[in-house]
Amino acid sequence: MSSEAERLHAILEKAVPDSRGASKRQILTEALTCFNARGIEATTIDDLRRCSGQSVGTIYHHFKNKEGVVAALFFAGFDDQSRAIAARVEGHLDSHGMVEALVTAYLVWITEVPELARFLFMAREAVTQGPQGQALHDRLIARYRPVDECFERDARIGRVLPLPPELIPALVLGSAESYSRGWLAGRRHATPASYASSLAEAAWRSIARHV
Amino acid sequence: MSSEAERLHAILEKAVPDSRGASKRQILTEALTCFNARGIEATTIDDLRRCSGQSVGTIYHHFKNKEGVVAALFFAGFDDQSRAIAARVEGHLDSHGMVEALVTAYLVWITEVPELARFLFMAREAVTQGPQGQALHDRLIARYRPVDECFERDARIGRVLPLPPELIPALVLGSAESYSRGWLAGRRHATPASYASSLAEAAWRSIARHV
Amino acid sequence: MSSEAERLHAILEKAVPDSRGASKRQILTEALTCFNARGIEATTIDDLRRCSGQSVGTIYHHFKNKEGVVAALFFAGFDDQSRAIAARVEGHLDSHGMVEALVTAYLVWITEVPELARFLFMAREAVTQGPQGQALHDRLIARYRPVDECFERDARIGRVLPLPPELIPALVLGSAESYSRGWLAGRRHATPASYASSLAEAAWRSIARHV
Amino acid sequence: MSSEAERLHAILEKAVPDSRGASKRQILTEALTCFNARGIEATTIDDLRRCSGQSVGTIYHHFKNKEGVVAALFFAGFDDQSRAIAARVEGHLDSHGMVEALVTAYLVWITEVPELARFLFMAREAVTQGPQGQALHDRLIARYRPVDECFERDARIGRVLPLPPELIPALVLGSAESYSRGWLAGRRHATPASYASSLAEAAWRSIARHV
DNA sequence: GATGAATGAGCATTCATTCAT
DNA sequence: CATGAATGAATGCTCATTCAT
Repeated sequence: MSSEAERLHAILEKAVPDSRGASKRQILTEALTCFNARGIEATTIDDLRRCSGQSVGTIYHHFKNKEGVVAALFFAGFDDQSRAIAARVEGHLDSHGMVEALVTAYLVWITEVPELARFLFMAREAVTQGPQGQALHDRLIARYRPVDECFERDARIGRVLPLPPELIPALVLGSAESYSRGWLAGRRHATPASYASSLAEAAWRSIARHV
Repeated sequence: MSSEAERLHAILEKAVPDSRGASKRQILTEALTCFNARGIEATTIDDLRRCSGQSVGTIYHHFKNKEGVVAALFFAGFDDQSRAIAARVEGHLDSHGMVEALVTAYLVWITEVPELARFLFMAREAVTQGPQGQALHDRLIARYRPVDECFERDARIGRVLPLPPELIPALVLGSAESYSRGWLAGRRHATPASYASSLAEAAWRSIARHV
Repeated sequence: MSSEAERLHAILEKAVPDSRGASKRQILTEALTCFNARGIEATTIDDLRRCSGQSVGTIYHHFKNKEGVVAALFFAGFDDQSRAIAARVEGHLDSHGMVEALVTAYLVWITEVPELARFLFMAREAVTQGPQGQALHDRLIARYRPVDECFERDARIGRVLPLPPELIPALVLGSAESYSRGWLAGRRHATPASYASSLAEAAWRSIARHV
Repeated sequence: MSSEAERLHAILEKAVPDSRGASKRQILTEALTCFNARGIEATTIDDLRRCSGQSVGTIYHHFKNKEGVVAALFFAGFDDQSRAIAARVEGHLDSHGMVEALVTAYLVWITEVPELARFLFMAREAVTQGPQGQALHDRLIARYRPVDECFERDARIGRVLPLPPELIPALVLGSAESYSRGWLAGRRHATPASYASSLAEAAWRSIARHV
């Protein structure tokens, strides 16, 4: 089994921990493949049924509807990404280290589970519009709280440039996100992780007072 | 009529110049609204018919099928964006000015026709996958050729850092794109254009040897 | 063709007059058979499609949804019944003649188009609850206005007993309705029309001051 | 607890006497509410489960299937209505008293347990068509045997008009039934019981030789 | 006896597309 | 050219019922 598949397996076990949740995890595993292969809207319940080997009723029993499958898979991935970021970011008190940690965590995670990463980009708008939109919003705030606080501190003491706060996320992660999208779409070849330090340093140069 | 609507009108007149193309432009104008309001897949031919006041037959006559409506609208927007970029970029021979021109052109255009910009982000994947995918690829290469050549020159003479070429687009436009997506989704409030120089300078810092 | 079928044909031509409405009428004709054979809820769109020889799309094109088929058929029958009642009731100024005319019209109509009558009993609650409920209510008021006015007049001059007005409809038509329901369900054998004068006279005795 | 609820409770205890039948009675109590709120066909087993707080398996254990729930509730109501009629009718040997007793028993019962009465009207056709159709038929014959015999006697001695026997039930109970249906549907406001003597006397006038 | 996860046939409805007028 | 009635495959979802635990 590929390392990506193992990683994915672990992520879904964390999201659906019950020992009786095997069929639920099976559905999510195969749903990821279907959604990436066909697109979310183009994937039918019957595709999910066929790929997962479960019955239509079981899918609805576990997830209520198609939107529920998308949301469950999205949050399984999103939450793992959040944990990966938190693990690397923790302990950094200065912005330079923070940028390094954040960008690296982001790029490494995408490189490890590219299928899941592709799905997160794909499903984000649907989840935002759906009934879990607020939940996503709240979790995003929570994810970046320590980072935001660090930048605020360093902005006050002049270690980073006095940039508009709503610009910071784009400056720190915009390039990493843009490169990752290109890689996931097949338009770039080197893995995002391989450019982690280049992208992290570039992000830091774009906001730091003195480099 | 709002300035955005006037701008859009001019864009569509350029894309569909025939004086008898009024019904065709009418369909595209209303299609933009529908696609943005409901999403591309969720918009039905009947939505387009009702909003545009044209008949189903007329839509099929002009655009062959629904994918044709999407592609026509996409390229109308894409080509106008390319012209806007070309106009500002023209004449700049050094990378600093190039970055400034490119980022500014990009952000100003999005600020001027946000509905069309939102649609371009939304439709890009569908067009890439569709029968016009190669055409889009070719036009992207052409759009960025002068920019790429400029960076290559300046990389050779050491004016910009020796970064991997496939990283450059992400470093130059990634933050601008990221901020614009946030603004179009309602998560950011100041217009992209209002941050043009901040984003351009940050992009330049991220790649320049000496700032 | 049976007299009932001819009568039904004429009713539907009145309800759907357009010369191009043949497929619409065909659907309604066969829908009546299906609804009576299986019940309204138990009849599927596929039943209607198969029986009428039209396509699913055509059914939805003409009637919007299943509830629309029920409502269209209901009002075709209801309106014909109203016309039949109006034709017989017209000109009668005294309650005795009115009761005779009303009860007879009711029973004769049911006897002439029993399938449609059965459907009206069956569909009434669904239509009442549905989006056309108010329309039905209004048409019922209009149907019985001349009758109600006549009873009011005769109650004032003491020709009919001083009964609570909301009791009158039950006293005048209750027995006829009850017998008709029994006949349509196969629990009674003689046609309602054959008891027209018996039921009309009994109704009159139940409300008249002097018999 | 309302008087109607108490009455209903007693009816169900009579129909399901076992002291261990609490869950069965609970299901029937809530089923009545569901059936009246949504209609019989539109009520799902899952509705019954949720409302009654019992499990799907328990419902199937007690009632075999959905039709079984309907039938059990129907006969609980039907049998109580039969007892109420028998209690009032007993001892009357002349038609006038019989009509008075029968009509009054019918209207009072409906007024006491309107929810159950509404359900009886609603479920009658389903039960008639179902496997208990013959049982219902038999019990109806039994219910009206004393009444029928009384009318036969009085017809022979000329106390009631020489009307066709199959017309009698409609003449005696038709108006009461019609008014009751209107009241249960919210189209009439005074309780059926409040018009018991008016409806009984009107029924008697409609069939009596001399009033 | 009680539970509720699993089943899958069946349903109402949608919608891109065609084509006769 | 323009129209819009007609098509029917395909879809998301429901729900009565079963059965292993």
